[in-house]
Amino acid sequence: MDKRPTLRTIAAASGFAVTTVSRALAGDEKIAVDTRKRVAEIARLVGYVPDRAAQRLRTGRTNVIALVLSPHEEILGFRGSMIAGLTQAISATQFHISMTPYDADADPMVPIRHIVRNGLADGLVFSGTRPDDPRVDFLTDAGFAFVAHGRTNVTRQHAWCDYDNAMFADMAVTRCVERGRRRLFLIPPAATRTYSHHMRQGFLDACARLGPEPCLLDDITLSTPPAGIQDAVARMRRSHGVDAFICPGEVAAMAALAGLQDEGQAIGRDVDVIAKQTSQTFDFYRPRVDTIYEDIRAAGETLGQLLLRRIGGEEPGVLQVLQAPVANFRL
Amino acid sequence: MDKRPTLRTIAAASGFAVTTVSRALAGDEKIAVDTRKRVAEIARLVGYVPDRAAQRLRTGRTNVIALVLSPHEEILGFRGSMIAGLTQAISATQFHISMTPYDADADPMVPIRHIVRNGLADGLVFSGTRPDDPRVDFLTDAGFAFVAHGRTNVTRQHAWCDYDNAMFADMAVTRCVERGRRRLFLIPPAATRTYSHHMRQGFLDACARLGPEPCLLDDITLSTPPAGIQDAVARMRRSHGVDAFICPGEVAAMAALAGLQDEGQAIGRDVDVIAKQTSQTFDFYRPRVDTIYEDIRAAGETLGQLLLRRIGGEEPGVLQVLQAPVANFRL
DNA sequence: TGGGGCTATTGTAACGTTACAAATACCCTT
DNA sequence: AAGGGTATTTGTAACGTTACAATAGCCCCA
Repeated sequence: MDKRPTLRTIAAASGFAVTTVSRALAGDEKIAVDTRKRVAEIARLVGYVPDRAAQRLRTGRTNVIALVLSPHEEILGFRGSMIAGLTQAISATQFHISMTPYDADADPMVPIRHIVRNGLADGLVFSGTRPDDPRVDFLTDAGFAFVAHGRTNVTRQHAWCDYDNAMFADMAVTRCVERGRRRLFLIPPAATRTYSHHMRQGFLDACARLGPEPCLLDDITLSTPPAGIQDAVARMRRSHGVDAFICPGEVAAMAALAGLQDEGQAIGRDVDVIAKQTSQTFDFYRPRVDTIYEDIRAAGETLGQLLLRRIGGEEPGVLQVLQAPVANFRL
Repeated sequence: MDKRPTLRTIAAASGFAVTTVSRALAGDEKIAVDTRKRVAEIARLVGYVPDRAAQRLRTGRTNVIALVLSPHEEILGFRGSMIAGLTQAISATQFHISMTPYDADADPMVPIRHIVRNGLADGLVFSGTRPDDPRVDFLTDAGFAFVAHGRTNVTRQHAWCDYDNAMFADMAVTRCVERGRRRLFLIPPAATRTYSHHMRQGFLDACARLGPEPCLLDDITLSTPPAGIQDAVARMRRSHGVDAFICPGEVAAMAALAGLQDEGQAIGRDVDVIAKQTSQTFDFYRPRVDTIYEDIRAAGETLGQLLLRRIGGEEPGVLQVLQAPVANFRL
């Protein structure tokens, strides 16, 4: 394999100095138009591509965006869709996405510190946001660009994209009430996550407003193994007369449905299940159940766009997007 | 923020030359043990971390592994699990994973050329392997380390990890025959993929050996939209008397089940559905159906391990792993 | 005493790029 | 013809690291 062409190669071929070539390729207005054209032409001809390592060493910019996902992501297809969206957002730029290895039981700060300390990226996206997330202050203090998937209670402004989980709960409750349900059970996400509180609050508020009795079980969350969810749901149906179950994930919803069907309950008649849908799965579940979409891919794309703007210097306060739920109810 | 400490910082603090510090940190045997200890101690103290850009520029090694996934991956949770496994494999190394942006309709060679041309990684993993995959020859000629998820018919040896899709089909057919089914329908993956042929062949061979009539429909594959699968399955049941459906993906299986249930067919009695399972989903599907596992996460981990060994110089011929299917049949 | 053969350390240069300050060429004005 | 401005180009140095060749120091033996 021949050695890769460098700026020097072009300089030698064109008669210009290396500096001129560099600036010409960068599109510097101070370089004559003819020169720019000439240099670009030769660069194309010899197949020049800039060496990222050298650029990075010289400029300190990495052209890398780090994606830090929480290890146990309980939403089906979450990681893949998030990456697909993010990829989409940066497809027209020089940026690359780097996945940061995470350790299952580790402190969420570990990968963040690592990235900042080693200067591994120009910005990062993280998920699994917590109410009092330490990453926000750390990154802000470090002057490191980031966008959180989810909100926090931290006083400092920061960039985020979040799904409106309060509205999700509200829509689910409203639907259940329309269908005549009176005792609603919510499987919330893990309490460590901010969105869990939004969802709980939305659930409780909607119940207070519309009348049905809200049920929650402290030890049952979205991250409970499906078998546990299956049991809990069956129990709640049997002994507490719950007649509708709201599930913030597809696996949880299938577990709930299994629990109810194994008890001989007729879905849609004796009892309702309403699920948050993030993949195609539930479009083909039988019996049909009501779902509400969360578009993870779109979230990834938004996160990418916000991060690019943040890296570009925009203030975090204006980089905040709330994603609306979309109902997918059968007629 | 203070400037990051460099080798110079340590050299100044220790009295040794920069070169000595560099070699001491690299664990060079030629450097006195005391010196190594001393240098390591100071490095720890000042919080030294090597600058990857500089290392990369100097050595030409990127410490990056590129993951090139095919744009439309029809397997549920494929991308996420693959990444999780790969991450696991490299967690103890210096390597990072870089996701390469892909364009939905693009030639599979495009991202590969880009990575090789720009020297963006020390090795790569790709999926969506084809029988006569051009990436194999290109990468081999370029001397670029890689592992394919899937086999090829290319004469050249190359590293791969593949799932035994012929055995998957064989196990599925065997199970159907045990249950007294006589007309079996296979939804194969897209014919462009190598594994589609393995699966077809395994299906046809098993049917020839065991007696049932094999059915295939040329225009129905795993990448057909679920609604199309739903229709085709219903039609095959109705007009061709097919009594068992083999589905290589969970979404396809749910579509098939929907098609049959909407026709009023009793799953497990009138007709069987057998699915390849790559997530938790089907453990909670009701009525219960037989599945056969494919562990995508394990595949990702194997791919990572193989790639590390390939980068380390091992011959491709010995870096080939066939993953066995695991039956998950109800009693 | 002079070197041969070790071990441990060092200086120099280079990887490919860009920031910065400086130089050159050219045209216009006085 | 000299001075002043503008447009364009250039040389030098540096980012932080490591490969390579060279040096220094030491012990031992002839």
